[in-house]
Amino acid sequence: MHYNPEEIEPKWREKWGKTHLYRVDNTTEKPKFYVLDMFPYPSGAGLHVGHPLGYIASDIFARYKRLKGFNVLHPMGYDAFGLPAEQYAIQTGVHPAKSTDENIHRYRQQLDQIGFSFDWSRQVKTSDPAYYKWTQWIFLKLFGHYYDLSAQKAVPITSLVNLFAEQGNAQIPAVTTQTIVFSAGEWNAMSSLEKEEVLMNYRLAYRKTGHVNWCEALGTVLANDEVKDGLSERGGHPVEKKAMMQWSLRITAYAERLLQDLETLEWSDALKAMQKNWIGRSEGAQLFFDLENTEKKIEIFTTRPDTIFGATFMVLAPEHALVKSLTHPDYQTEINAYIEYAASRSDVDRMAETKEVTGAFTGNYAIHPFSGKRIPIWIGEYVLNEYGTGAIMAVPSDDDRDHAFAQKFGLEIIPVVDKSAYPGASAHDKKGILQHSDFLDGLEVKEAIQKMIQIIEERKFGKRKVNYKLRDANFSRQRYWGEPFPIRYDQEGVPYPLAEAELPLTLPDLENFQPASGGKSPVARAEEWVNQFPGFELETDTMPGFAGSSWYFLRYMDATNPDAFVSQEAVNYWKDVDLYVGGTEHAVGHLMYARFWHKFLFDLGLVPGVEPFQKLINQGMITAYGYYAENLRFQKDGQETVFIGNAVDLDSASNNLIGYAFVGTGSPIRLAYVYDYLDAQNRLSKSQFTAYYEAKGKDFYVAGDVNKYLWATDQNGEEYLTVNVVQEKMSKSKFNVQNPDEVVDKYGADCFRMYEMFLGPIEQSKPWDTKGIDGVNRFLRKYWSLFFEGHSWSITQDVPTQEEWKVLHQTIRKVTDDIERFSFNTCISAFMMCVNELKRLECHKQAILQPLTVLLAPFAPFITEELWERMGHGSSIHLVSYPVFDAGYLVTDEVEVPVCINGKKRDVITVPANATQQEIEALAQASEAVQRHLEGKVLQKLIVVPGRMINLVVRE
RNA sequence: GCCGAAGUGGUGGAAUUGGUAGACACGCUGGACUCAAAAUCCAGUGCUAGCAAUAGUGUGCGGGUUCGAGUCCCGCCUUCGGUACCA
Repeated sequence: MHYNPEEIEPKWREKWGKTHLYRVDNTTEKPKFYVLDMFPYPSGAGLHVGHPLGYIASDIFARYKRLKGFNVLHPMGYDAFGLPAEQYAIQTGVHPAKSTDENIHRYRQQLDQIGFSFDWSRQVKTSDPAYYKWTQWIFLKLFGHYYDLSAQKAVPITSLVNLFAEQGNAQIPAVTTQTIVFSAGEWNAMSSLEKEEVLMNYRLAYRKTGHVNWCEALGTVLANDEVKDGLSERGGHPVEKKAMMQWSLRITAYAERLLQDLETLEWSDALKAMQKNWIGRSEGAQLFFDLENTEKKIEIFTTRPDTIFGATFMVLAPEHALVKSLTHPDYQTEINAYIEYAASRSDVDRMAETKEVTGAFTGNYAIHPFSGKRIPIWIGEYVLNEYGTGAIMAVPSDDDRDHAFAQKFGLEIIPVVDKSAYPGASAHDKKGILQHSDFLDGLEVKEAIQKMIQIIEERKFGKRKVNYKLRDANFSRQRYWGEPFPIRYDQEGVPYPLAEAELPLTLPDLENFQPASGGKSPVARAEEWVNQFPGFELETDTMPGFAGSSWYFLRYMDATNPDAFVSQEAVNYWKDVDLYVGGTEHAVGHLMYARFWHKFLFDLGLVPGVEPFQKLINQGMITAYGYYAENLRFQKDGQETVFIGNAVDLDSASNNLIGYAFVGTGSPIRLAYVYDYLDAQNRLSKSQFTAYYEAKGKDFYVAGDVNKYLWATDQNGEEYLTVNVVQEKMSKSKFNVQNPDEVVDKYGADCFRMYEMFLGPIEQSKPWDTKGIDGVNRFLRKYWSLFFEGHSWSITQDVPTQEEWKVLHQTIRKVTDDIERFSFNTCISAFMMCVNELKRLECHKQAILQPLTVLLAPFAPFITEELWERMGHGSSIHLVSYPVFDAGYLVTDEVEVPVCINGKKRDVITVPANATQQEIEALAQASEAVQRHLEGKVLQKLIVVPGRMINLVVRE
């Protein structure tokens, strides 16, 4: 019998599906374990080989935990709202719901093929009204709450309204953007519109006009984490700042808790650091500067209050609210021109020329709170309106940017920190002795900061303050394919939440998906839908992608519940995710929002814990080799071709590398066969390759390091192209997507699963190639062959030998330890060693092979199920118990110990396991190799590390 | 710039607490089987010298601690990821 995955895999796939083998119950005596994958966006390209990497790892772990006796929740679903489906709809007219469902269908086929143990009865789809009903419901909860600073939690907005009516807002400890103080009487006199405007400054989901990231090409605004280097993450289109009325989430209210609770999580330090940086906590002081000509004050934030005597000017962001009123009439023209200039610049422009210093003088002065000196007020784009207060005191002596500004505009520089005691310290290092600073003179920077804050508070110039880089999250998208806001506006524009009974508010059906005019969503064209509530208009923006993904893991616990987003019973049983596996690309987006929503739901008493994901593993990316040519000069059909990119693949038939060239913007043409080039010694010593350019029928000789670059020359040695090799993401637009289907078709799912694990550590990024897959394939065939003698079943009931037991239990220990530390690649090599040994021992004993098969079942579910059945079992191997390790089988009479002279290994001796220190020393010295090295030398010291090694220290 | 991760044979990688560097696999070399090929099996394979035993050398570079360093410390270099006029 030969191992034939094409036969056994479909058989079990069907059987598992029919028997609902992986269905999991919420009510059981077993301990729970929740293993979660980041659910995919179902793109048109299908799953590529990178997706399953994490899914396979988590599936192995889920299956392992199941065998260990846990009730394991291991679900899967689809993050089905999003831009690509809508962009596709704009181009083709195909409704996003339709294309999304088609893609989901394909994903499901691909996932099933690989043999994942998902409980599909719990599938979620974020674009399903039965799902997004609850996304809307949570949004309304956010809308209906504010953050109470004294209770450190979210509190219903109705209690705030009561407080306002009784005492106004002056004494209320809340996270707010409200700046105007009002009394109870003033509150009670307000119109409902005015009241709502005030409440918007408190709600956790609120509307405000702000300078947002507008992406013209996508016709929508984007959140900060959706913008990378001034370009949209999706599509790479330019992004500019635009003032718009938008929904936002007050995530900043949770900044401190999001930061503090990071400590409790088993996440990588790298990931925690990313979140910390994104939150960006900094301690300092808030300070008010009086103005010369008006009653108004400028509020600033600084982390360096000690340097205040070096503050020789102030800079406001061009968008700062006070700029207009404090500008001196004589300078109005320049200021206006500068504001216009700053507004015209996109983020990309700003980043492209960060060194250029620009700014303009307002003609007005502030009064230094300590020295009483007049200090000029400037505006400059290096001060960001969104961070801190949008205004700074500039200390050119101790801040590089302020220094550059002062130099350019000829402003005064007072050196206030003497750094002579700290050579090499840069301007922003908090080191040195204060000088020219009145009462701070002689103090160390750190002392001076503390003293200054104290004085600032005493004299009521300001107070100690903690500032965060984290901004509130923009929550509006001017797109069709997202959750509608359950909000309607009356004629005055006052927003009202829909009643719970009116949820879900479903998306209207559209035929035209082009954005509507004036930066509006296509939804605005569905007039009937917009006006379905007489006297009201519905919000036409939709929610962003992270809305549905911020709580989906809770829905899996109780996926079909029509009465609650999750029942209390279910959430109290499953609690939180024990293991979450996914890519780093969600480090600050999804993972931050999900934590925020979870804390909010915790405040409302709806979930039992404060953190959703206890342990998190980031699987590395599987990249593709990208080949980019620099100087390709060839013609095709008489036309000059443009080489815009190149993907390289292994030709499965010939095992040769194949390159593809892209001609113009059209489809790729096949460029070359690149096959192994052997040097004179017939060795592949320098990874050289020869290429043949098919389209022209001309030979090219390509050489170079395949991991870095290649170049090609023709027979005459004339250089044709230099190809730089990069590792890049797999994407449809780069023609480098490798689908798992092909691999599974050829080698089977078990082989594919094990090969992906064998590639290397799960957290590491690695390029995809199938070079080593034959090794895994051979392993599976060898393992299978242990059960057969020629064509006949050869399993015996003989009692195993000591050696056979040892091989088995060594493997049990190694594999179990390695699964626990998520080192799956070394598990595979342990299996290989085990099978190699058993093959050598010609072991066909059920007592050995049966536990080994259970051990292997999480990795290769099909082949193990098949052999399990052939061993005479009626029920599935995936429901049995994990083999128990018995250290007794590993005890040996003798151990091999290396003997080193001065740390260099010279011999390996065999000593009895129970030998004494003296006996070991004697045996070591008796060794012939040791004798030889001891000749004419003096033994100084002898170190015995029991069971490890012996080291003899020797001198001439 | 700042923060984080990494650098080991021709290749992917292993070495879990400072204790035999290169497990396991790919590739390659030689051999067996075959008319031949594939598949399979056996042997070899870090580099240098040597027929060999063996010796020297070897984990990005330069120092250090230690009986002993891929692992710890100091100073660099390179690559990747994140982030940035963040006051």
